[in-house]
Amino acid sequence: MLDERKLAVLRAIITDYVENSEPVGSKALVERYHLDVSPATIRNDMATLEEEGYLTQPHTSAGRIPTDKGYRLFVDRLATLKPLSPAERRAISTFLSGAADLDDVVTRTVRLLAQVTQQVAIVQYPVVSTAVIRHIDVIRLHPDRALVLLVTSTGRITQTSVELPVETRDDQVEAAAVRIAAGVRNMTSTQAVRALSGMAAEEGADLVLGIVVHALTALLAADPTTRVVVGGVQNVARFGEDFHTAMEPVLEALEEQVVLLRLLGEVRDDLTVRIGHENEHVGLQSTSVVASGYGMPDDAWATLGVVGPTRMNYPSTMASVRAVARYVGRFLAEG
Amino acid sequence: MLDERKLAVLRAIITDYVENSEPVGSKALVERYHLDVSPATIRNDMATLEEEGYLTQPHTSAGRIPTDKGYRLFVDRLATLKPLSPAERRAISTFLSGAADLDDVVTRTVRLLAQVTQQVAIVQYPVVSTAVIRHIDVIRLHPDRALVLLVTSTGRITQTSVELPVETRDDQVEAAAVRIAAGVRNMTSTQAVRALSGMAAEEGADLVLGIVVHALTALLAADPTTRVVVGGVQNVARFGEDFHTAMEPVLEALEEQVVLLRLLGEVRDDLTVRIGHENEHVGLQSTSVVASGYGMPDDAWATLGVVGPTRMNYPSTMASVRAVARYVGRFLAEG
DNA sequence: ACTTGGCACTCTCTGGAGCAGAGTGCCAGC
DNA sequence: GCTGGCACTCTGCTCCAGAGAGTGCCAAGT
Repeated sequence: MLDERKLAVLRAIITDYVENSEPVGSKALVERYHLDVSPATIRNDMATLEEEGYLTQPHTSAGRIPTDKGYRLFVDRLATLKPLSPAERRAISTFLSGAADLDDVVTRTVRLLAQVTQQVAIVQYPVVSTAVIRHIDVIRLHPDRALVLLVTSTGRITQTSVELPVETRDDQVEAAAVRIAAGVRNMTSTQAVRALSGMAAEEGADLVLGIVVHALTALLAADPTTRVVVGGVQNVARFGEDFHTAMEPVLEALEEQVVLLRLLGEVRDDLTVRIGHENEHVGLQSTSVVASGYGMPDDAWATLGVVGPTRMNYPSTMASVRAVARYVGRFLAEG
Repeated sequence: MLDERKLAVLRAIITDYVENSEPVGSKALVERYHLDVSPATIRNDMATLEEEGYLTQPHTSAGRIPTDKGYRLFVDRLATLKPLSPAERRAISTFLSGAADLDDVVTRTVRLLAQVTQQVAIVQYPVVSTAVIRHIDVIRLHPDRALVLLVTSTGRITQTSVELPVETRDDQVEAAAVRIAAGVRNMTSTQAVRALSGMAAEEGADLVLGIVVHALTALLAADPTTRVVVGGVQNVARFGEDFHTAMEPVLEALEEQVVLLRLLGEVRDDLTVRIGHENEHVGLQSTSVVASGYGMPDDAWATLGVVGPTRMNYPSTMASVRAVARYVGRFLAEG
């Protein structure tokens, strides 16, 4: 069905269309990509490719443009990642060096990614599954409110506020905090949840202890719904002229943490590309998502990626995303 | 120079232009706003208004559109805030009720504001100047790294990580934390900075103490550069057809915390409007900013506002921003 | 069985002409 | 100081024609 040459034609069309954003015709194709056959031959190939659903024409007697399926084939079988230039490599490593804490790493990464790909970058905070509990605190803010604080070995802080009976004495709070802290220190979150449930049932457990245990359990159980940070939103303005209509839903989607988490949540592989309608979220069906996991498996594993127009330069975007993911992973492993 | 009728004409032109986004001519104006004079008279008035710089024409023999100066006059002298509908009031109060902590309040507020104004909302975290220090913690994460944590009475948590000599013993860290905590508890940030500087110079101050004191001082001194949260970015897509060119710089500006802080930093009054070129940031000179302080003076004071097209409905936007600011302020005062 | 050149056909795009409509500026008169 | 009238200007729409790019198909060549 699809011989070598037809694939070459598809590759050439995609390359050309990505570069010029204009439908590609048979004659121009032969000229620009010295395929050693006549335009008529190419036309036949194009007709086949269109029949198979890899190409489409905006209107009769216009050139062809790739369909989502065409891009898919391209990404799966035709694209060779474009290696990064030394300048880009340098930019990546200097951009990251000097990052102080996890927040800083994530912030820098999202900027970096947006800059090198000229698209919208999204970076998920690492989910640290082997992180252990380093610290627990209960801080009384008002007579009837306290802050429950949880710090893990990776420096991630989560908190929640609880209501206390006004008559609670400070030493009760203190005692509860000390007791719980001793009970769960250096445990992983799953271990800790078990320990906490035991603690609440124990002898001598008072109301305050119960309240705090409850709050902590909630904090721990809460999906490691790690936040997602977005950057380079200004780049949607550059996605293309024809993109203006589809812009609003995209911006909307980018603001929804839930959408972004789901988007990144499905990424498991080294490098995942989701093209146009392959995206579940309707607002993003005119975009493509290139994402990759980063960090260390089972340690600080998370996902990052970019959102761009379907008509994007896949080889270069994919290479950039992968490179950034690797650099950041290495950086996290060292720090 | 500007008699009653000329002002009425300006008001009518702005009203009409805001509604229809089209240059408005003398005839249409007389018809739609039953000004009891002839179009010719209006034309004379328009000519005067244009001479004075309140109006301009996109091209000869087209209708007039307001200039930034025209909007300014309108906002200062002609606009009467449009009272909110009961539905809107209800929306505001239900939207906020049920907010758990400060984070939640801010997140909800930004969504709310974006929704009621259909523009881009920005909300600054309250700067709590009378907040006192409630808690300090030093948590060792690795042999050579520790997390320094600062919690204020308002529940704001700031943190930084410090490097420790590997040979530091845990009890040294503990001792430093306890000593510092005792020394600064219930102090405002300015008091604390003074106390800390004394502490470092004291007898018996060791290296670890010095490191922690240094980190804390930095945390405290750091401008209460409270974060700014942005929402409703998708609304820029609706700012108008002609806006597309100016969109990228706007999106860019909205991503820069520094820009936003400066933008909101200049707001001191109850309600501030900054129109077009009145904005310092060039990227925002095709937009108007309506902002207001909220919270309690000298307690949890901060700023919120919206960014919209110059051609916005000022009376309604201003009313909405003020209403939201007041509701949130009241909500904070209660909680 | 592919490939190719040729040919008729389709569709968009561009530019110019013509015309209607909206709006202006100015002036003389009330 | 307001008004009606008038000439003028500019945009926007429509129509038309021609150029250009591209296609599909067919018959002939290798």
